[in-house]
Amino acid sequence: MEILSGKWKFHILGTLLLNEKLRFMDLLREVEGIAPKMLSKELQDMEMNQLITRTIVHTKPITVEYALTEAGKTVGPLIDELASWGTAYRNALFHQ
Amino acid sequence: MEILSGKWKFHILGTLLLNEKLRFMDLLREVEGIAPKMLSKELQDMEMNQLITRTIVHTKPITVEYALTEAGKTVGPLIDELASWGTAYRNALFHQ
DNA sequence: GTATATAGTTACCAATGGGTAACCAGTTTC
DNA sequence: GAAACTGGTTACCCATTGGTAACTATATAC
Repeated sequence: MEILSGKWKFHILGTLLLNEKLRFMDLLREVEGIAPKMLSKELQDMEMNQLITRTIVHTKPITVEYALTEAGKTVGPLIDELASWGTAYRNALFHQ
Repeated sequence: MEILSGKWKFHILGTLLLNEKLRFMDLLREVEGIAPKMLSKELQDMEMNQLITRTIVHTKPITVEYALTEAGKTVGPLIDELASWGTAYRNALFHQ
């Protein structure tokens, strides 16, 4: 649970699930509202936990690509199940 | 996700999944390490979110019984899936 | 040489989360 | 009448989380 803790991790992982490879600035734009400091920190966290990879591309200017590892991709189903539990939970409350 | 946030909710829910009905002092003893303040606060949270019920029993001395609602019981499978993701994740890292 | 792009880092601040310890009020037992 | 049970509440404190804003450094285009 600690591995997935924090306000932004699910959002970042979800974005990477949809896009395969993204650069830092891409993520900054796609993950709405995140500050560069937080994005940097969360990416470092997830790289340490081997959910994502960070590869420097020696273009000019230099770019950095972030992508999910195989372990990272397994989070996909988990996000789906959490989401479907959430909607089921709301429906259960609504229909009681 | 906010509904299940906090250090103790999964632990309390897990304990209630195993026991059906528990009193405040029972939970304080079974949820290892929790302080009465935190238990009280988490129970209030979950009662508000209709995951558990709180029923006063007019014994002497008075006791209070906490139990899962139907909505609360649906958290069971979710806990299982989070747990199995966790072990699968650890195995994936170990065997790489 | 000025603006803009790349990918971050740094300093500072506020709110939240969670912990400890003590306390309260009623009731029963010794 | 003192202790121990019931179910909490209160006051205080610290660490972590997350936010804002500014800054760094390199390189390209204009």
